[in-house]
Amino acid sequence: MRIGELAARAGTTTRTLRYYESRGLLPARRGTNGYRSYDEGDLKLLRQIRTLQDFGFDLEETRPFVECLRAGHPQGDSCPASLAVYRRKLDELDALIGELTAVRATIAVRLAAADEPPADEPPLCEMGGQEL
Amino acid sequence: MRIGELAARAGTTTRTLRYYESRGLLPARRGTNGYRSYDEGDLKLLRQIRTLQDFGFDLEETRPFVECLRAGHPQGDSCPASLAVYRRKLDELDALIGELTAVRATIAVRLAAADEPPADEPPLCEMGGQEL
DNA sequence: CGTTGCCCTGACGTTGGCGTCAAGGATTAC
DNA sequence: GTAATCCTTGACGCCAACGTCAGGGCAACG
Repeated sequence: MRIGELAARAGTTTRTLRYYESRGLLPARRGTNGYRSYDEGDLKLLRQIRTLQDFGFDLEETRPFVECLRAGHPQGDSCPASLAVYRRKLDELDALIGELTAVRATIAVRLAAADEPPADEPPLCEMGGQEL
Repeated sequence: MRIGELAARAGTTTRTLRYYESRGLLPARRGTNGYRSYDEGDLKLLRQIRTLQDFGFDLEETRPFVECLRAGHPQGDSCPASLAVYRRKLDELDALIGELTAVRATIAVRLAAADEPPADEPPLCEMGGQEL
């Protein structure tokens, strides 16, 4: 399989594959004419990368998963290094979601305060404008 | 007040102020020597910008708030254009938080599945291995 | 009068993950 | 045979919000 077909089968572009190769993530064999040659295993590796990328992983963070697959494991997350990335990502996500939720709440409050300023006298009970 | 003092009082850098000026967001008067000159009002504008930036707003998104203040309103979010940005941001945040939460859940599931694989016999309830 | 410390403009560097040419060689379809 | 497609490498472009020089001016202190 050549680069165009692999790209199409993974729903990506040839540019992306060459980029991954340049990063040492997805090296390719070469045919006699210099064309890159890939097999089904490469497709699996590529799909692993793409899935993680869709999750918001950096390219470098996908490396342990790819190496795990290349080492013969059935799943990219069968290796300790991959699981470590998972855990780190969970922490990052929790932190990020927490920050975003706090910002959301702040904005909601300010919006409510500006949307209904005709409060000459403050109401007795103020509920937070939760809308999530 | 010159650029260095304004930057210090707002907890930012002179480079940042020149950048904002280049974007037309925070223009400055000039002294006879060509030095930029700012007043307390500029500090207020700058603080508005910085606050929104900390919330994750794009620079362009802070413009309505700045113009609102410059128009004489006590708060940057006293104008309709600012409130529209608030609402748009709420929607964006809800969408983003939703996606991140979904990813978080997926990763948590995979991590749990890999952490405890000693399940010789499948549990009664199988959840699909969703691949977002 | 020198030196330190502010200020000026202009311009290139950073980060990630590619997109988009450009100029050419190989393959394939008809 | 030749035109349309594919492939190759190389290199610049993009996006945001600045960081970081480079080279020079103005000001005040001792």
